[in-house]
Amino acid sequence: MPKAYDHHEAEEQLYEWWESRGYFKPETQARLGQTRADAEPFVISMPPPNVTGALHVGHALTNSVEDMLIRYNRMLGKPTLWVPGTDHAGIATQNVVERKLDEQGTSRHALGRAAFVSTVWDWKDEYHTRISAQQKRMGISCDWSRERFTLDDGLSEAVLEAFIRLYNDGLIYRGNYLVNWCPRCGSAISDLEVEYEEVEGKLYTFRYPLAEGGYIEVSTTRPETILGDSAVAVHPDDPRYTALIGKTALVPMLNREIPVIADPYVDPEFGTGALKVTPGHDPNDYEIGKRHHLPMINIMNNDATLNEEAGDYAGFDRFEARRKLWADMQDAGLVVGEKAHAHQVGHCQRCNTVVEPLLREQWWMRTKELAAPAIEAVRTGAIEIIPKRFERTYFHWMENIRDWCISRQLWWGHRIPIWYGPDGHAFAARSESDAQEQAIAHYGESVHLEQDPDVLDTWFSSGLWPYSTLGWPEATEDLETFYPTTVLETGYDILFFWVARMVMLGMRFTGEVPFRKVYLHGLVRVEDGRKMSKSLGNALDPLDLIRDYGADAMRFSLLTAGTPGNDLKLSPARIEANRNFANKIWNAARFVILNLEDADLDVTRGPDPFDDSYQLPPLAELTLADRWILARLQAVSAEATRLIDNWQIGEAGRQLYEFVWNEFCDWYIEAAKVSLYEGTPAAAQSTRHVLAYVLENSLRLLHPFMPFVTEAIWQNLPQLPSADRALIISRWPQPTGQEDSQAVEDFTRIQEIVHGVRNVRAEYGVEPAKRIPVAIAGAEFSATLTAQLPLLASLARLDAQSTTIETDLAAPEKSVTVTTAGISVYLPLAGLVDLAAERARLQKELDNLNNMLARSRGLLDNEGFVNKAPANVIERERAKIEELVEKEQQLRVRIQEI
RNA sequence: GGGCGAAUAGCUCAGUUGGUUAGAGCACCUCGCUUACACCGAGGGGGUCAGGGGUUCGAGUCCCUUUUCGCCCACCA
Repeated sequence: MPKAYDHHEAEEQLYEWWESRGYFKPETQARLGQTRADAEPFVISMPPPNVTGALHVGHALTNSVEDMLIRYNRMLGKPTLWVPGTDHAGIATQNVVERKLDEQGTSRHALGRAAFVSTVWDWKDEYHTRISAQQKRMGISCDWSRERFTLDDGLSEAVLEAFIRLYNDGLIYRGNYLVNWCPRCGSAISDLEVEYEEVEGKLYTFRYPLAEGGYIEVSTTRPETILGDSAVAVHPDDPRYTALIGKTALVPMLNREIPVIADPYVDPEFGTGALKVTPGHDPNDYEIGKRHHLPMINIMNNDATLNEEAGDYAGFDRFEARRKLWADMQDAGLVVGEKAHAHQVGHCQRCNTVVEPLLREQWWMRTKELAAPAIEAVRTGAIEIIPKRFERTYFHWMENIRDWCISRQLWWGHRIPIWYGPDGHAFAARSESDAQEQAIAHYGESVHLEQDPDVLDTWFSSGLWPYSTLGWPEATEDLETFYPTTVLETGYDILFFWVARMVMLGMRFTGEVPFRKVYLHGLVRVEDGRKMSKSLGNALDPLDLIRDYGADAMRFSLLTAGTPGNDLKLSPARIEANRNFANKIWNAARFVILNLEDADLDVTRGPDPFDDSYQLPPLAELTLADRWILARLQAVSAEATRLIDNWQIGEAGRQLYEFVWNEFCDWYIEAAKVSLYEGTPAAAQSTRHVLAYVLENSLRLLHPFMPFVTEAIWQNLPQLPSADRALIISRWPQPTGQEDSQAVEDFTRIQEIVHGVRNVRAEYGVEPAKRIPVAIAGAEFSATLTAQLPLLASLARLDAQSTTIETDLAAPEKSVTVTTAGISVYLPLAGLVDLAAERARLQKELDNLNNMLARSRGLLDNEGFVNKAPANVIERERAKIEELVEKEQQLRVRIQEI
């Protein structure tokens, strides 16, 4: 094994090996006897990345969390399936390809529909390949044989089935309503795809001329919409305007006659208290228009130029028209003024163009009926959202849900399976010939049919993902075995877009929840807290990170950087630290393996072929350190398991880090050297077993977090796992429940002494290499200390030969004292000791001690505490006082002596 | 206008049924190339846990409130 862990060498090779052995497939698990017959399968549907481009760190986070969960559950012996796939991402992908065409001086319209779609498929192939390669570099253990794409045949079949069922059930309908229109995309978009940003705009105030003379002052933020006005509205109780209700106003520049109406929607306090009503271009006005049966005038073309309804302004872009109309109104003496006005303006999520509300015929999904069971599922706990607070957000959205505009005027996506007859009659069908059959039945003869040119919102197909990927609508074995899935893991930013829709559609089509848990992670941000984005140039590329630090380091960083549902910041420094951690594990393993080489370790494995974990043989001569690390391993593995089961994945990782680095490496390995090099052969052999055992278990515990380095080490372990046993399919350590509090207590005492001596040595500038004699008054611990003298001597660099340990002994002259409860360690540092300074040092310690003592005594003197605190807390406080008192006396005596 | 989150060491963050003297990484200071590791080891400095109030024997943790920052939802022209 080389001195430093080289992730380049290990990672790609291991991944290929895992995959070639079929370890990512539940069938392999079953064939190898790795699953319990009665175990519930553990299933995750991977959120399919968009085929728009390369993966970013957000995907790396998703992958890290899901792979962690998958590997953990695989190690628990559950049949484990992770279904990968990609999303065609309708509007987003169409846009990137259109941008590319634009750079090449052409356009989708020049190509035509068929050629354009074929170009997008080429793009898809290229990026799909790239994405899969990236995912493999991250080490994700998903079942590639089950990989799906939202536009592949099976999923398209699912989309047809879903659409037709909903259509036949009356849950999909067509209608001419106000939609969010993106003039650049040339398509309607759903409410969710509109992003509102505060814009520094203007509030324009002008005079609305009345037919009988005079005028009403009205304000607007979008003067061009004046051309589409159908009324002027005032509040029915507004005394300023009651006389005008029922009069006729004239649309500026057009002189079209419109009524002055009364509607309670108008806020008399805002602006002039009179409102221009444009039902064709504003959602509120649309409602008013419906109430008053006003004409719905559409003044805009699909590209946001004005149409013939706009009179002389036809042909102008909406913003040009705004300027021009306003200037003309100014000339006509209609302008009162304009002032700065910040307001929310909707922008297209995909291209950031200002969205225009306008009337267009679209397909809609009736959602209220679908939402009810989806709300119920979370309410009853059939689905649990983690963290819980997002359930509130979910309920709020679901309870106020509005119908979903599902048609898009795009070419890339699932074409709407509707064919129209010559009279416009619609037939929902799986194919043109099916439609024709229906047409013949309807018309009594074969007719010319036109398929609806639009495609479905991309979220329609991903909304079916958990079961469409398992074969639905066919009753496949996969569907039977692996549905409902277990966990849906994704970022909280797509709770509505995706999660909510999956629940609604899943319950509708399968009658079951699509997943039992929803685990939401936060968004990855850059160190300064800004969003990571390509355009800002601050995005970290996962492949760069993997190249520089290794996939393990990146994954561990992502997993331990934050907490569920909260955004996390990622810095290269942190990843570097975790690269170092991988190296630390590697070197700890190197030490263990080096020391096992010549030893004939008789390793026994569990009798159950299902669990081939290392069975520690009965060991006669376990050292104190051996017992301590075994107790700590036990405690940490129980705690890590508990944390993971409570979704505290990051905390579990951090605890394992601390254990491996601070306890196993910094203390145990150092202690083991004493046993290995100076102990009896039996003790040395015991220590070898313990080293191997703790290493092996640490690798198991860390594997879901750092799969590569742990497997790389595992494959280097001599005589440990049998050659065909990979760590990836080994068992998660089962807590033994065995504690050894005596060992923990005794070893902690040793640590305290070592720490104290090292501190004094550093403070007094004792040469690091110099071995110094000490005198120890060890009270009732003398026997233990005597037994552990070689350990103490090694860790604190004591001169064991010249060290004396007695129950009680007088401090040598000119010595420095290290105290721990009951034990005084005297370091006769002749020539270095300044007694005055030593007295001051000890006095400081004593003062500190007295503070703590006062606090503890205060607690125990408090009746409330003694009566109400739990027994173990009181007991702990009592024990602490005992120790403090002992230490306090030792210190006081010593100070007096000096 | 509602809702949510964050505020803890110079920086980035942990600290989940309230209970030892509040932790880690990075940065900083002092030592040290001791046969696993300088991608390292040993020692050290650094925090009135945003402010105020409350509940409690006990609050970083629970409640109220204020301030600052961020996010989500919402039809005010």
